[in-house]
Amino acid sequence: MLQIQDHSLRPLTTAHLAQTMSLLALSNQELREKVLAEVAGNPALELLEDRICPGCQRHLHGKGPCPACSSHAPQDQAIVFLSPRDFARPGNGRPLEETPPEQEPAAPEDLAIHVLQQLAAELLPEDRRLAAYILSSLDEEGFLQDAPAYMARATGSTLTQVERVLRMISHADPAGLATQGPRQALLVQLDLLEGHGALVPLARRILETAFAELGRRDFDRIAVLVEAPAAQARQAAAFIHDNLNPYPARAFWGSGRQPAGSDPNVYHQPDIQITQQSDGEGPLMVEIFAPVAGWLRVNPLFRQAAQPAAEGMSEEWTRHLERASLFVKCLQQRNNTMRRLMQILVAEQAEFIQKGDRHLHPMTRAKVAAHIGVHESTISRAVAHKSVALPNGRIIPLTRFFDRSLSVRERIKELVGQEPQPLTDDEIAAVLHKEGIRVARRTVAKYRAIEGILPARLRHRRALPAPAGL
DNA sequence: CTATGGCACGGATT
DNA sequence: AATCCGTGCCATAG
Repeated sequence: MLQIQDHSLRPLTTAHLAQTMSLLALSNQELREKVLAEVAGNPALELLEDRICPGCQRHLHGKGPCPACSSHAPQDQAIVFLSPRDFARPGNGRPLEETPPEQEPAAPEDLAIHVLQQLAAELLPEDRRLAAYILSSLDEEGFLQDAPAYMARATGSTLTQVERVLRMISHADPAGLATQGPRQALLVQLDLLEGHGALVPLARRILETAFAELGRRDFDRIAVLVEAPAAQARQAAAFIHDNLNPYPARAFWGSGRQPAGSDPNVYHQPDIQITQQSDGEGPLMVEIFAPVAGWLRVNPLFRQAAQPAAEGMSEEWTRHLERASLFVKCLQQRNNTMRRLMQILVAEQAEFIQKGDRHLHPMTRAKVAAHIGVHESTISRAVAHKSVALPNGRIIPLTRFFDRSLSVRERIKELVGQEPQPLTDDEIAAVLHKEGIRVARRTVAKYRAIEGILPARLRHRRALPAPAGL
């Protein structure tokens, strides 16, 4: 157990507390917008391009961790925290002349920008804002979160306008983007393949009438539903599997370096990154990314100017000033909480981070909250909407650290994968029992379902690894 | 008759 | 207070 006694930053006022809470629940993407909006609307806030490395006090330019410090990172400690690194966003905050060595294969950048560039030509000027709004409101998978009618209202557009733009976006490069879900995404991609094969019509019928069965690979039932010979149905399903992508956004974000196929859970830029020297032993290094490049602070000139002024203007100035310093404190508070959270997580779950899902020790937010000495809801918010990159390169949601059943599910996957003869749920439960995992038979079934593993009876021949879905 | 999936309840978690 | 999760019971498919 790791006790942390850093109480240097505690909530000062209820307003502070409230705002810290709301900031804490934000992902970096969201926080970034919030910060930029705040800076734009508050002259007392100042965003500096340069940063000072907390380690060696030298000036840093643009993005990346301090090159000096990251190489000098202490080797004797189990956990090392690097200075918060910024998002590597091309076109963000106007990079200085001398861009630090960019060895990374150009981070798969903003999906929104990528799409907007394609659409630039055909997009009507009055639709530009709408398109940008839609793209920014997509969820992590690239699907719509809000109904078109809602978006129309939010942007003051007409419904037909929204639908027109949606159609354009969904037919742009990562085809199927900005649709309502995997099914709609697949249908859009199918539209684009019209005429590229006799299977297209049948594939469409499968998506329309037998989508659930497709996920289960229940080909016989599919054949019945679309009223086609089983062989053809199977072919069409294979066609869908080979040529279409139910999660178009994933393909885009993963375009950089993904072990390809190793895991379908590809997220966007992580909020936190954990690295390790050379995949082997060595200290785990944790970086908590900052939402914006540069340093945010209360503009000292503004503060100075506001002091002596006692005139009419001063009221508004002091309001700005208070709001600015409150905001900065809230951000600091957020950073602090995130840092402490990660310290505990990395210390407790080092095995999980290095060796994989099976070594995740069950842990609840409540326990962590108790260790740090904050309210449980604080941890809940801190964990929400964040993603973390592991040394493997896998990017997972931070909430996975609190998945009670992950290790068991992983073990089940393993058992099923290894055993020559299909094990029934009861038998699996028995094996797990012997290993000290007390799980009911019914629960094994549930986990199986989650992992997309077919029931024993249907497992006779080697089935394709189903896409981890519902 | 056995293996599964559905429904629903109670307790834990958030 | 709202949700999520593990389980038991029961109907059903094989």
